[in-house]
Amino acid sequence: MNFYKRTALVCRQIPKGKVATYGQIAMLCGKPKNARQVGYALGHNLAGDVPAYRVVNASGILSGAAAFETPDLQKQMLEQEGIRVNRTERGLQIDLKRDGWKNTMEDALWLRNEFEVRGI
DNA sequence: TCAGTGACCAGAC
DNA sequence: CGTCTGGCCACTG
Repeated sequence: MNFYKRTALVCRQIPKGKVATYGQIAMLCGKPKNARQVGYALGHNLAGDVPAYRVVNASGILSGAAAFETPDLQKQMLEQEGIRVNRTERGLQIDLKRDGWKNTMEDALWLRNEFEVRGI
């Protein structure tokens, strides 16, 4: 499906050492209200081969950590890239101020062009 | 057709 | 900071 292909393309643009939120990805896909579908796509591997570990919810919490092979896998992958992961009562959390991906208008325009070129 | 579900979110307080 | 609420929408049985 179109939306999921876009999800994959956007996820692959998340820079190493940064994390993006579900809403942010949905936004870049042109469907700002589909944050849940992004989570659905990643959870069911509908988005294909993408760095899903770089995606967290709007609070910076690794809400999908349980879906990885081992409970700590997502945390380890992120720390390996220099991202700080804190343990809180709510779960593993990231400081989005520090490690969040700040997309620029350039990023958005580039993506829009990629969608057009690939017809997705 | 329809209700239930989910790796969600913004707003109100 | 924190909790609660209503909204969101593709997918599924």
